[in-house]
Amino acid sequence: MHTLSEENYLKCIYRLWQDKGQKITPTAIAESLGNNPASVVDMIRKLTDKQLIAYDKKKGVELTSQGQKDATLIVRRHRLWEVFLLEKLGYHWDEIHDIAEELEHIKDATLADRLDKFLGFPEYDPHGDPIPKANGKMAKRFSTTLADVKAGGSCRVVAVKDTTSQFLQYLQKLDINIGTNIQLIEKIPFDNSLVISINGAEHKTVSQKFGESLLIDI
Amino acid sequence: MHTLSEENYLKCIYRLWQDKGQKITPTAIAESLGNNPASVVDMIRKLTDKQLIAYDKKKGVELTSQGQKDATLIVRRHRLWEVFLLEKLGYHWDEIHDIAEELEHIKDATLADRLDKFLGFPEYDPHGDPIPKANGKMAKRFSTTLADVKAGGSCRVVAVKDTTSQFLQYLQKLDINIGTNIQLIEKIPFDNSLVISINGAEHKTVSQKFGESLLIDI
DNA sequence: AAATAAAGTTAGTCTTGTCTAATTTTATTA
DNA sequence: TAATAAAATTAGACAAGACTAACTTTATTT
Repeated sequence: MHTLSEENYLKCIYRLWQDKGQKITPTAIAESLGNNPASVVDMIRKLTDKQLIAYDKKKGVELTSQGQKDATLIVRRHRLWEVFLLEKLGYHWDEIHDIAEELEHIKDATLADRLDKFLGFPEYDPHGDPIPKANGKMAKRFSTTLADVKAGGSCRVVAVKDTTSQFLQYLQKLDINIGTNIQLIEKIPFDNSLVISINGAEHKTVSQKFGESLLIDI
Repeated sequence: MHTLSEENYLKCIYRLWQDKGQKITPTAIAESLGNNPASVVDMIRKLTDKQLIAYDKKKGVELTSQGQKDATLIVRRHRLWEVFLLEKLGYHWDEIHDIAEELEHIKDATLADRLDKFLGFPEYDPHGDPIPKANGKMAKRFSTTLADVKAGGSCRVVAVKDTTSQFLQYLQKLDINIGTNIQLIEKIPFDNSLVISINGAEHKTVSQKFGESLLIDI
């Protein structure tokens, strides 16, 4: 299989490809990984030799079908482990990413499928990203946010859009978790602030930015 | 923390120390890891600098108290993951070791403790080895084997002493797992073969060597 | 279109962890 | 105890994956 570095590059390229569908340049990869562009050029050569990517100055970096397959599997493992860490081991949202970043590289042919089954074949990870199925297919990303809810409506938190620890710790403080019910009491027209009630508790006000970062199911 | 290699050396030294309590030489470590003695000498220097071991030509390699602590934690993680893989993901005995070998290096301050709790604080791993507690303490290894059972007696399989895939696959074939009940029907004096009944099924004959490899609880 | 800025690339270096080959030290045996 | 074998060590090399510095190519701006 691939080395740890190779897998990280693959995953990065996959993410850039999903995010924007734009041309993927060595510089973009370097920035995304926090590496030097020169190092990226080395790895591009290596991954090209392994037929996982194709690189053309005009088109930028593209994943081959094998590269897509391999990258999808890494993402699948990452997101499954995130579910495991949150649901089974009781970690908080802001702690799971880094650990899953390590766990995703554990190599075993049946591990992902067994974990998937053990977790009850979850569709989404705690960040609202769909978990690729064993065949590589996956659902669409959650897209409705708290900011889309109409005043008077209520909803259930399913995931977060922003995964910075600042946001996740703020959620912690507000006692908002996956499954938490939120009622939208009022929208302040001035700045689109949201007055909400968390699990029926007292009213609190949060910003528009906050509302747009919380993925919900109505 | 430590690199993957450092951790593997630590674990190896810990194992050699537990196994025999004899002088641990560079050559012994090299053989155990399948490495070149020259490489071992390099790593001995590195671990000595990190104050994890002490090396004296007369006394051989010894773990410092910090080294013992760190090694114990790695062993704890390894054994806990083995329990997880077997009990939760349905792997077989002969598959879990190699995967746990990777999982044991996942670095997170609370992971082992959370996993321990999730698994219900198991005392032993599927190979009968005691799982070190968070404080470093651990129970004694299981020591009664099927060969110690008297004719007419019955027992419950708790672990295996031999972890070669040949043995583990043989168990598989005989449908023997952890918790399986075995009655000892007869001991053949000629070669100490054992006539047994597995979960009350028809009689089967196994060798003395087999009996000595199966750890049981009476 | 020339000047300048940005992106991409090459060459060479460093660290980690391994190796081989050669040498030194320690143990064993005739 | 001298000769020989085994173990330990040193020196030097190599691959992976990162880096810096310098150079080239491509884009942008005036």
